[in-house]
Parts: sequence; C-alpha cells; structure tokens
Amino acid sequence: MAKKKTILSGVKEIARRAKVSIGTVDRVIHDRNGVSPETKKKIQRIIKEMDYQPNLLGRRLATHNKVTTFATLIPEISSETSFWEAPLLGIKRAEDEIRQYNVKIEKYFYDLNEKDSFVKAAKRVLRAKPEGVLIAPSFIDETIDFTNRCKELNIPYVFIDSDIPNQSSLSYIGPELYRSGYSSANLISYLIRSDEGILIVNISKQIETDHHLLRKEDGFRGFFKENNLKNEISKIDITKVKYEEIKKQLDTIFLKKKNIRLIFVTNSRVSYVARYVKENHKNVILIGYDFLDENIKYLAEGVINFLICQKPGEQAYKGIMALYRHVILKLPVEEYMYMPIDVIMKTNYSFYRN
Amino acid sequence: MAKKKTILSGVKEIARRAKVSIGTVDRVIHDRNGVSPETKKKIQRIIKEMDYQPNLLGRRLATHNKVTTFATLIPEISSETSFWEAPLLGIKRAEDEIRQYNVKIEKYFYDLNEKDSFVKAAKRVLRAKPEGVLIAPSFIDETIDFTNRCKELNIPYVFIDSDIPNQSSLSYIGPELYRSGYSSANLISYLIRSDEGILIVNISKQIETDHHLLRKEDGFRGFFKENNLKNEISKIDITKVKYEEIKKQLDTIFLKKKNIRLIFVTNSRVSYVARYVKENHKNVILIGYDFLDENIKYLAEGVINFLICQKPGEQAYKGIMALYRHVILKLPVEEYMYMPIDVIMKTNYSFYRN
DNA sequence: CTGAAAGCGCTTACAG
DNA sequence: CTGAAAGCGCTTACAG
Repeated sequence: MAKKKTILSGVKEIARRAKVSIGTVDRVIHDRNGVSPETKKKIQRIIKEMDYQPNLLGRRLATHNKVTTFATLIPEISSETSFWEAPLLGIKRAEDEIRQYNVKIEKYFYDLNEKDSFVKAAKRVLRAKPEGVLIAPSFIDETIDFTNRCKELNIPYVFIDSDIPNQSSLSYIGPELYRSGYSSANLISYLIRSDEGILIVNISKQIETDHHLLRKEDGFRGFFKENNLKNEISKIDITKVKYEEIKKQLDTIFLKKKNIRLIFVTNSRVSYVARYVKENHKNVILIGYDFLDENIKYLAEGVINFLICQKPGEQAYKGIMALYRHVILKLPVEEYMYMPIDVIMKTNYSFYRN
Repeated sequence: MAKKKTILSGVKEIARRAKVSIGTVDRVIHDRNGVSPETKKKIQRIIKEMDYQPNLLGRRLATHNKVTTFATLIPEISSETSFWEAPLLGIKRAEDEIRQYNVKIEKYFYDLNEKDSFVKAAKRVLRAKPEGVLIAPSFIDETIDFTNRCKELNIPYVFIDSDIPNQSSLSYIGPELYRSGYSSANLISYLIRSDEGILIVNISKQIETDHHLLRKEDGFRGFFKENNLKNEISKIDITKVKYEEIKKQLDTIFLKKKNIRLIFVTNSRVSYVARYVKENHKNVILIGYDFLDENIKYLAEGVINFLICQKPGEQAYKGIMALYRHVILKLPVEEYMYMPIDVIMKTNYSFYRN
C-alpha cells in the first residue's frame, strides 16, 4: 500500500490548512509567544472549524521524559485508628495508574495528635516544590498558612476527607459532613421507637477543633429537629482515646440514662464502643463510621449494626487524579466531589469497595 | 544538550542487549513467527531480566489506525421501566473514554417482552462481526445459543445485570442476586416487629423465566429462615404490568392479610406499588430496587422508604472496559465483578452515582 | 516570527 | 529468519 498522504489529521492537518509548519500550530495551541497576530488568528479559526481535540497519547508520549511530582500530606496510620490506610492505598492505586506518564508521588505524613508534626511536614512539602499537593486538612489554621504559601508558589492543591471552604483549592473530594450526619439520623429514625433514647458519642483528642465530628452531630440533630422527632438525645465527648476512659464514661451515662437504645459514634473509633457493648452485654443498636478491619470484625459479629462509609480510598484516588487532570492533561476539574453516603451491614460489606 | 544515547529503555534497550533489531524484539514480544529459537530465548531472558513493561502509549499510538468494534446487546428503554437508561449511559461514558483509541461501539437493543426481538438482534450482532460483545442476558436459552456462536467465532463477551454461569464469558459484572435479596432482608429485619407481616411483590411479564426476581426472593427468604425470624411472609406475582391489574391484586391481598406492615418489591417496578400505597393511604414501609426517576420521586416524597441499588451504569461501563482491557490492552480481566449492594434513602440519594 | 528535524516507544510493511 | 526505515500525533530544541 502506498503511503496515504491524503487524510491528514491533528496538527498536521491544521498546519496544511493554515499553510504554516506544525511548530507554529503547536505554539498557538499552547498559547506560547512568537506568533504573529494574523497567523495566530487564522490557526485559531481553523482549530475551531475542525473542532480539533489534541491526541493525548501523542502529547504524553512526546513529553515522556518530563517527570512531574505530586506531594500528599495525610495523617499517618496510628494505633488509635487504621482509617488512613485506605487513603494511602488510594494514593498508591492512582500512582500505579499514572506512573507510565512519569508522575511521581512523594508521601508526607503527620500525627493527628500533634499539630507541630503537621507544620513540620508541610514545610518539607514546600521545600520539595511539588507540582501539586493533596491534603487532608485536620488543622484548619495551620492548613491555611500552608495553602497560602502554595498559592504564592502557584502550586495547586486538593482537599480530601474534610473541606476548608474558600481556600481556592482546586477541588474538595470527600463527604458533605452535615448531610452525612443528617442521613445517618434518617436511617436511625427507622430503628427506634419514639420512647427510646439515643446516645451520641464523639471520640477525639481534640473535639473542640475536630470540625468533622461537630458537623456530623449538627446534621444528626438537624434531621431529628426538622422531622419533629422527640427521642431523648444524650451525648458524651471522650477526649482520651483509651478503652478504660471510654468504659468509665459509658458506665456513667448508662447509669444516668436508662432508656438508651441506640448509640451513634460520629467517627471510626466505634470499635472501642463495640468492645464495651459486647463485654457489658448491652442490648443496644450500634452505629458508627468507616470500613476498618476492627469495625468490620464487630459488624460481622453483630455488635455493630451499621457502618456509614464514604470511600476514603476513592477520595484519595480521585484527589490524585484531579491533580493529574489539572496539571498534566490541563483538563477541567470539578470543584466539589461529594462522596456517596453508604450504609454497610453484615450482609453487604463483602461487596463493598472502600 | 547533545543527544543522550546513553540511557535506552524499552524495545531499544532489549534490542541493544540482545544485539538484534527492534523488529525482532517486537516479534518475540508478540509471539509472532519468524524468529530462531535461540534468538527468541535470548530475548525472552532479557525481557525477564529487565522486567520489561511495554509502554502502552507507544503501542496505542503506533496502532492508531486500527478500528476496533464492540457490540452491546441490552433491552431498550420501555414505558414499563427506564431501568436500561443507566446502562446505556454507562456504555456511552466508556465509549467517550476509549474513542481516542479508535474503539467504536455498535448498540443493539431488544424488547424485554419479546424473545424474538432478542434473537433477531443477536443475529444482527453476529453479522456485524464485532471484536467483543456486552450482553444483558434476559433470555437464558436464546443467550446460550448466541454465546455458543460467539465462541465458534472467537468473539469474547461479557454479561451484565444477571449472570448465566458456565458459559465461559470473559466476565460477569453485576449483582450477586441471592445476596442482594439476603441483604435487603437484613435491612428489613430492623424495620419491623415480629408480629408484623411482610408482602413480597414480583412484577414481571414472565416471572417463571425471570431468574432475577426468583433469586432475590430466595435470598430474602434465606435470611429470614437462617435467622429464625417468624414474620408472616405473603407474596404475589403480577404478570400484567399495568396499574389497574396491580391495584386489583394488591387490594385482594390487603383484604386477606391485615398485618402487612412492609412491602418488598423485587425489582425496579416499585413505583407502581408506590402509587398504590400513596393513593390508598396505606401505612406501610415500602422497599424496592433501582435508582429510576419515577422511583426517586416517590422516595423523595417519603412513599418509598428505601431503594436497593446496584449501579447499573457502572456495570455497563465496566463491561465495556473489560472488553477493552482484554481485546486492546491484552491485560487480564476479573471473571466476576460483583456490584456493591447500596441502600438509598431520601436523605442520601442526591450523592449517589448510579 | 517561523520552519525543519529529531524524538517519545512502539508497530508495520518491505527488502533481503 | 532478520534488519532498516517510516510512521502514529505530538513536543522540543535549534537555526535562521
């Protein structure tokens, strides 16, 4: 077969029509300097006419040697909760997928109980000068300091897990926390009678600053109020994440409130409460958050009845892919990607993808 | 900067080490004829040593002009149910994504109420000689006839929505139906007292052959039996998918069974029952399947309380991507991809991705 | 301001 | 049985 020069496409066809070289076409496509206004206009018109879409394969192949580095800044996996395992896996999954486009991901971690560790890790991130950052913003003020520096340095960043609004992040990928508590309340409204009591349990070393939990609690109470449900709602805040402490506080509240029929734990620490419920033979419905091994164990046993899950692995995966779309592909990225609010029971968890 | 010939990679590096041309390397990689056994062995050894992974970008770019055609064979969207809208959207989403690799998708449809329409559409698919087929196998025997022909012609196929085991399909992507009913029963067990009755409603023109519904019903009953739940379970099969007929049968059963507190509709036709419940002011909990506009409307109103959803759009999307992975990328494909069993309420449906 | 050439990693004829 | 060359669509120096 003789070479068919008849059907050109892409930059070549544009160049042919505009009677210029493909180099000039490339300059216009990327809005680089050094093209006369007339030539530029003509080429832009032709691009419009053809509805030209660049072939990403060609583009990526041609820029093959350019390494792009992203940084991630998330809590380390601790003995208190293995929650952050899933996001890390999501980051690695994204990394595997885009490695072939020469993207490297440098992972930085901080201790959820140490503000300082966040500040230090953030400094190291800045020193590395990545071309994009994924952040789980546990400490609001410190995060804002950090993202302000990113803005100065023109480094795009995405938030996962919880949002800090109005920080011009490229995207937020995670739960809508108010709605998450609201929806949990909806489920719970089916599980109790009007004369039965509810206990809300917040477990976190720094509850005052832990906006996650408070937003969820707000949503929870919002649903009950809006729907005029009159169940007695008690609540305890536990700031020492130790079983003995948790047991003490639960013992106290159970003594005071005899009608507690259901416990709602506002985060992944529900397994501590599960242990208590199991050891003390409490006949309660127990609902908590997150698909962790320790939680699934109690779910399978029937001690935890429902887990609300919001795909933390997917959040991180999508966060990296958003950076990739923005930085490499130069494609638009959704500003908010709210995760579904998933209801997990002992009979459907095996099909769940966290 | 002078050309760095120092660091070669990929086929070039293999060729350099083996002291052959890249053409010969290519022949070995694709197991084509015309390479002496010794050369072949040597090259294979080097490939192993280097842990060589082909660059898919380069590969796809080089084979850019080869058009691959897949066919899809699913029910058309009918006035009875808009269920098949989501899979069609999933197919289109996959098509958009792999269009740049020159994949075309030809879409064939059949009428769920007309076996013959399936047979005819299947014939047209075969005539088109696609390189892969996605099938929603509503009619078992007819599907087996069809897939047998595909096997003869070496055309790979995937099933979505419901499976026909042992038909050597490349993959099944859809619900595990027994487990789906089983899990629904688990949820329902929280919603009723032991003295309250349950009504199972199957709605389909051909219930005897509609393995979907029966498998779900089995799973449902299985849960109640295994957990020793004694609720009275009634059931009706409705084979005329018309509101008047459905109303008549529901009227009859409600007259006979005074303790019905919860209705479980085993497929997406739950909106018919919702209309009945609403118009007749029945005080029941209503649970059904699938994220359809007509169902969501009743969910938002509070007439339907829960919908079980299994991402039909995702099923079709993954089905096409499985064909793409197998046919184009020559990568392995999972034989079973079971969908999660999602619980949708009026408060979380807006975040759901079907 | 513009063009011609080389190259990204691979595949595809073609020649021998 | 093997090699040399052209090409996929794009980007990147370099020369003028």
